[in-house]
Amino acid sequence: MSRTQFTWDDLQFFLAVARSGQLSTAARQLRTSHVTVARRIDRLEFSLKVKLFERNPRGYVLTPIGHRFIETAEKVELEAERLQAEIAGGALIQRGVVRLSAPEGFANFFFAQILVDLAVKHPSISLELVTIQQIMALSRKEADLAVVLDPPKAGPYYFEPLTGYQLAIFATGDYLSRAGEPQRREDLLDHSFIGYIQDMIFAPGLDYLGDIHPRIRPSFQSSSIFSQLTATRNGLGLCVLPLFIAGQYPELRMVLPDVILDRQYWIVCHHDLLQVARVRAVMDFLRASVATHAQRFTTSDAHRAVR
Amino acid sequence: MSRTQFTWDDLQFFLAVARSGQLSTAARQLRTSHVTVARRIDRLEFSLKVKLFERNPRGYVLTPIGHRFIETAEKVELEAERLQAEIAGGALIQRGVVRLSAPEGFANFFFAQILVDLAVKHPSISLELVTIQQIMALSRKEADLAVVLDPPKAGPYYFEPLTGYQLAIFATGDYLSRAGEPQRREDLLDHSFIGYIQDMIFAPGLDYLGDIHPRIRPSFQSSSIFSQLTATRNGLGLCVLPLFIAGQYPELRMVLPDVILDRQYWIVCHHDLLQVARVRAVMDFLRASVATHAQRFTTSDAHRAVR
DNA sequence: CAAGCTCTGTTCATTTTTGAACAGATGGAG
DNA sequence: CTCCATCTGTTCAAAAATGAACAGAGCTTG
Repeated sequence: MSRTQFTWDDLQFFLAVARSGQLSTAARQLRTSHVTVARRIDRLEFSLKVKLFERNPRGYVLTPIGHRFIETAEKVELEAERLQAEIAGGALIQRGVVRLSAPEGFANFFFAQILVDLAVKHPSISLELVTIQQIMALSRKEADLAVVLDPPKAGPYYFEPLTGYQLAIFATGDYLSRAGEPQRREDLLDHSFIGYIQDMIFAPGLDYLGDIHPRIRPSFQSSSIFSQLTATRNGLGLCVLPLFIAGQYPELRMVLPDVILDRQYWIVCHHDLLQVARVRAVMDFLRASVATHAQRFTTSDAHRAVR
Repeated sequence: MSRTQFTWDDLQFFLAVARSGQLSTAARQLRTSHVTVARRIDRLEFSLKVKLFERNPRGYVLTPIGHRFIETAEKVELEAERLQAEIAGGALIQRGVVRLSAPEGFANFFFAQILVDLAVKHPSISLELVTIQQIMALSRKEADLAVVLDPPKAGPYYFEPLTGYQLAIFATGDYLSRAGEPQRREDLLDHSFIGYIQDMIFAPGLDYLGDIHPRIRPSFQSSSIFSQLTATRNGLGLCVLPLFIAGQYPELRMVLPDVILDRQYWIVCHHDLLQVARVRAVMDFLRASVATHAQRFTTSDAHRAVR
């Protein structure tokens, strides 16, 4: 762990000046002197070896680099504000809702469809469903309950396996009749592939193209499994999709049926929440629902699986 | 803009102590004295009025609140590191792809469907589609081109209107025959409503339930329009949906046809990228595609629109 | 058991940061 | 054109932060 080379707090000063364009306005907002604001900007620029503002007698004008800086600095600000909101929010507020976060596929293609059953079984529970896409990792504390691909390594969490699921390569019959049916993995290299944005894969479990063949390069990349599905259904090419999603679209055909990837969903929640009846109710509901629909997640003839 | 009430820089000290469990170890890592570290922790605790650590003679032990603090503090750290990487990384790298970001509805229900046309027309362009959900605001610098609901107020950006679109209230006939057909806005309060997660609405343009009636409270909330759509299609209740999405599902019926919300998509890119041919090509393609499909976005009898 | 090491906490001196006062430049109003 | 208000920049004093030295507690090793 090495300390970053600038004072994080100086970002507050940067943002205030960037927004107002003036030292004195920023100083009033920050309830400090304009001299302090100027010094903080100077220090930030010196630390980072960049010029963030052009100075003129009537104010500070952002440089192009300064412009680029704003959005990331605002992210820091947002997180700092979240920290405070979290403290102000106090302990776990007893709400009438359960917030469940889950990967996009599971949330949108399974859970959203069984939601009516939950509403019938537990009419007093108000559910907030947070869909997790490729490029984001929602903090676990922002959801009461999470379905994840990658359970926590440490921390005060309870976690258990929810269900295994499998993925395979799919395409439309239309695409295959045009482009030819692959017979071996090597054939895949001659095909148009659809996948996640390769340099934005942070979540373990989603970087599966390399498991199939090290040289697959998707020509269409999307952060959303639904975009990938839609592109596949429109005949753009081959795509690795979970069985429980592809199985809902009869026009999709499995390619190379021996290429099966295995993954696992886990339920995670904070230990403290195990005492909360509605959270347990949603957990029980999840367990029961995937058990009821188990055949959607894996093939019955699961030979030769690729991890 | 009010300054947050604690020194952001103290978060670095918090993280160092949280990770090592010891003042002296943290101090060595931070290249400062342990007294300074202790003082910074004390100041943070005082500012926020929380106790983050229990002190004992052999080290600092995180409190439950302290544990919760780590993940958000780590996000601040990550963003600060990104700031530095950004400075170190320098200018725009020339790549063979165009990365387009767009709101979930537009990306998944319109663009993904016309993607084959782009591939045919511009086979050398490799597209990365980043779908923007409710709870995230992807930095503009992370996409070459963006479709947004809210154009930038300032900065070196080029932006132009792409298309207007309308939203209306929808439900399945099945739901309506069970729950009754609303005749006036007041009737909506007696219905089950589906919408975005109210306390996670950061993006302007998505907080439209209040425009329809100030007292609508959704009983199912999701960060994904697709989840909302799926829940609606499964008969869970009423939902405000864009016409170009709902129009693809014949089982969805418009409720209170005079309640029409107008919104506008914009194309945004950095000025510098206007010189890049493949970016311009994707922009041209977008313009042409929405023009070709214009009737999907608005009703032809657009009377009494609510802004 | 004693000695040595490492931990946190306290005190005081030193260094750094901040703010008050002042100065010069610029723009707008009369 | 003059006057006033507001802007940024400079200087010096006051306040805050940091570090060095020391002390007490606890643990490990011989």
